[in-house]
Amino acid sequence: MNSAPPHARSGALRRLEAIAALDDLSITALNRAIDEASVLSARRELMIEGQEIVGKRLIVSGWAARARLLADGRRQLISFLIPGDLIGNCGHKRPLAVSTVLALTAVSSADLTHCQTHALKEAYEVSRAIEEAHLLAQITRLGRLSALERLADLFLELYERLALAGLAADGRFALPLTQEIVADALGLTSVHLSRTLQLARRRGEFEWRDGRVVLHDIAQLERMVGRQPVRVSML
Amino acid sequence: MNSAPPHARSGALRRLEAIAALDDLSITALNRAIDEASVLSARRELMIEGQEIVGKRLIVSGWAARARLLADGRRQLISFLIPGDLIGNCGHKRPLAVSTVLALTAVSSADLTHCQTHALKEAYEVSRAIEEAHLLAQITRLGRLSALERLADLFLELYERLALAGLAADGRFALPLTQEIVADALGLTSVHLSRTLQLARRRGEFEWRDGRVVLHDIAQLERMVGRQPVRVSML
DNA sequence: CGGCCATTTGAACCATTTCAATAAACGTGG
DNA sequence: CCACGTTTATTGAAATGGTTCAAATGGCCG
Repeated sequence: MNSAPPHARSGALRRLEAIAALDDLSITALNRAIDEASVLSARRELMIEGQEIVGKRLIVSGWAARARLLADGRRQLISFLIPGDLIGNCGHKRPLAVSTVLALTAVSSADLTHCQTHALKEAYEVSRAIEEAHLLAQITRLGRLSALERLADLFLELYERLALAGLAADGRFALPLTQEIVADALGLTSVHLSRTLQLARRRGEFEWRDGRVVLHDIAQLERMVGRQPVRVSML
Repeated sequence: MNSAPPHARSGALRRLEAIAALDDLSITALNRAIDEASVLSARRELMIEGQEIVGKRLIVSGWAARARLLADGRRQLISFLIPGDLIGNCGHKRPLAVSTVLALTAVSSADLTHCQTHALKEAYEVSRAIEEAHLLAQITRLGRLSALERLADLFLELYERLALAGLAADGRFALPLTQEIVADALGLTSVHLSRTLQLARRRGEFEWRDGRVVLHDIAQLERMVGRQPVRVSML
């Protein structure tokens, strides 16, 4: 029991349904695209900075990240990509990638070239706005929050996003990444991230162990970092 | 002599012409909008986080910033807005502002509601892509660069952007902001920004005094921070 | 069992912050 | 045009948060 049926409604589809009203035609098109998703293993690149963007893709499962690599080996992860997130979601002609997209786990992604219904175009636009809001959140984290606050704020954001795709509930979610990866996103060293994690655990605020995050009191954490849920539209 | 003619080609117009090929119709429409630009004095808000976005506006002159305010008084400036930049440039229905936009000097801005030619729509899309690239640059600055590198990188970005609008040349541009404002953008204290500025001056790399920035060797600065110019399209 | 990678720990070090005091520049009204 | 209060920039000294480097520990996979 509890084994997923072969065509379980994917988290990616759930997220898109949550951010825009999709008609049957759109859902059919999406399901067809998702059925033909291709898999890329961890550490492979889905897109490379400076290269031309071929088309929109949808993350169907797994974790990826947008990254900027510096000449001297430092790297900054811009944002995490989870099921339901889009890659190459641009609006102009012959776009160039401004960041590299890196698979952090095995990632399956679907080509959205043939998913261009009216409803889906609206979903893409909303997704873009949400993504922008997350970039602003990342800037604020890096610029003005302490290590503990950064981590709490990131976990709250991931929780909110994963919940949209049905991949988080009850203050818990799977986070199949290394500390070093999260450190690269938060502008910290992995050493300090490790210590910060222990601090959070000792304080009883949240923990991350064995690939699972538990947030003990979401409302209180939100207060602590002054966080409010992301909203990009009146609707 | 040297007094600007009443209808000098504005920096804002110059930037839009630089990022997309504009036909006469578009330019006429823009000029009409710019002629009717309205002025807001420093410290006033052009847009408030969480409120509905009314329509696109174009910064015609002056400096503004997108900002996030934290509950405890900390604030993070997300990005600077200069002539030719857009506000409220969204693609979906009933959008909400995800950041406050604050006038840093007196700012004049034009309503673009009636500027919807094909060429202008393309310009808006390209502008959006450029803005996103700048957000990524800001994330990298805050996450992985030292104070001196952050400052150099920001000045290089501003130089590049101002040059597009014809407002910078020869490694020099006007920067009519306080140190505290720039510190809030760079995630530093104004005290440390002041010290960093002195370091840069002593090293002969760049200086900012009396509202004017001078970059002494752009190519060398770019090497120092590992910076490459922003490109978002093959065209 | 052995090797590899991720995590933890400790100690020294450094970049940046904090707080407080001073100096300079600015605008405003008399 | 000067005197005023206010904002902005600078300086110093001490405290802090985060980094660095190196070594130890623990899991996991072959």
